[in-house]
Amino acid sequence: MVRSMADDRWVPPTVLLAVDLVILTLRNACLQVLLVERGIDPYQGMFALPGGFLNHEREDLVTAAHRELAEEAGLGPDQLHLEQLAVYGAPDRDPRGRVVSAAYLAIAPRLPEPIAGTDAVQACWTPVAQALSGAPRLAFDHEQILADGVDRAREKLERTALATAFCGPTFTIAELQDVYEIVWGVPLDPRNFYRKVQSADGFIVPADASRKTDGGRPARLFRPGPRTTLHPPMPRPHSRADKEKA
Amino acid sequence: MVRSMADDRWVPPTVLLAVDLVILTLRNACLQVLLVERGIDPYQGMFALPGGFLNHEREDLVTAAHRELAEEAGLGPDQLHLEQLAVYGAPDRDPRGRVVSAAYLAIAPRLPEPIAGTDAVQACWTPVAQALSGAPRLAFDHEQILADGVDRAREKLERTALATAFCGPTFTIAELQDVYEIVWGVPLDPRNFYRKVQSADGFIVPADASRKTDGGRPARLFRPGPRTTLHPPMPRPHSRADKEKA
DNA sequence: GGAATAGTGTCTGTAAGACATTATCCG
DNA sequence: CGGATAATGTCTTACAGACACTATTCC
Repeated sequence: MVRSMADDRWVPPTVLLAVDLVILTLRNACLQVLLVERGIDPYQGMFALPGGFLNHEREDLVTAAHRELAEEAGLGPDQLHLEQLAVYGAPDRDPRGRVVSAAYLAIAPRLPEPIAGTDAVQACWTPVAQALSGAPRLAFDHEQILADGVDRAREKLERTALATAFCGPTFTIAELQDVYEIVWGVPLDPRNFYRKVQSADGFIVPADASRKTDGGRPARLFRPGPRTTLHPPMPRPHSRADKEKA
Repeated sequence: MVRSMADDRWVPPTVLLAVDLVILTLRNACLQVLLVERGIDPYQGMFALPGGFLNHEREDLVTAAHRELAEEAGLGPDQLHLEQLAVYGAPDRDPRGRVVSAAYLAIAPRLPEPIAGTDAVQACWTPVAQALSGAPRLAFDHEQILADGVDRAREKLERTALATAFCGPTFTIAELQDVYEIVWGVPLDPRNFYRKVQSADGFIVPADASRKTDGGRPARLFRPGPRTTLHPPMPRPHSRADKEKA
């Protein structure tokens, strides 16, 4: 582990460890990510993913992620999916010095409008498509991190029950379908979708006190079931772009 | 990013950054991982994944991974798959202090027997099944890292062309099937496997100077094709264990 | 009844699972 | 020839894609 070199007292370099968050949610039929406006240099005034350094020497990474989630987005650990995304450690990714960032992906259900960061910073939901096309250019390598996070979410929709994390405690099948359609950016057939989710035992379970209105026939309500993985996966139509790459 | 607290001069804690490698290969019809015997404390004499601290302040993470790959396994960057696995940062994972480890997954083709670590440390291939069942108990949280690495490899075989990374520059279809069977630990039907890989355009391409012998009809040789992802994926039989969990 | 949305059914093509047969090498 | 391994073919079943219909609410 430690190199046995000429200099016996060689000590490895230390780095600053940050935790950055890709927090995704659905708003206005649109996949959105939470961005904060940076109040200090570097990149002052630009937008960035919420995040920050470890608070103290003994803070766990996931703990730090949850802390930032609370501080900057007001989101508690319940009713929220959180998973590690990747580490970003390019030597020049932060002008202040060697900062390595552990990125986490969080999926939040639809929330009451105003996300007030308790940290007195500007936090606002931004459509992912906008952020990725450089509309507000993001600080650091956060555009890359965001892209990776969205990719991960798209992939996990196929093989896991992650979609329910975008919904509230109960939801209709149409709402669940919206999740897939919006995150993937493709239309799905309601009948086939229906058949699929119903035949995947344990994916969603009926919330028996079921009802909800919209002008038409009331839809049954469901809650997330015990199943976390989907076999076979939810079929994902391939966009032309994907096919060109393949 | 930086917290605006009472103490204006608060500085974030620093950590030591290590890079650890899960290097997988196929030997003796068995999935094996490269382990090194630790020469110093902590965990002196125990086995661990190859790895080490960053060499200097400006070393990139992937660069460090490649360096360790060369130093401890004698593996160059060619003919080798390398991808990031995850970060491990539990505060007490290293008794020396706060050490955060970026784990990388490497897939090596079958190699001529002796892997001589140039670093004068004992490096030896060990069957993954053994290492995971605690036969040689691994140092730190390396058992977890190894498990995650194997999981990742298993998953990626389904949806990507990763399997070819286990093979040499050219290979037969039977050899490719071996990869799947050994890594997944399940038998596959040769005919169906044949049909599948042949119908996946660009997965493997014939290496026209084709031949190889074994006592039977010579098999055609193939090289990895341009395609990196498999649509639809290679079907993976589910073991009973998987079904119980689902 | 009409508009609107929810839920169900049917047909068809594609691809996976199971299994038999032919082809090409060695001795 | 026989033994061995490679390559190809056929039948059946599961499931996705496409599309038509019935059901329940509000007006």
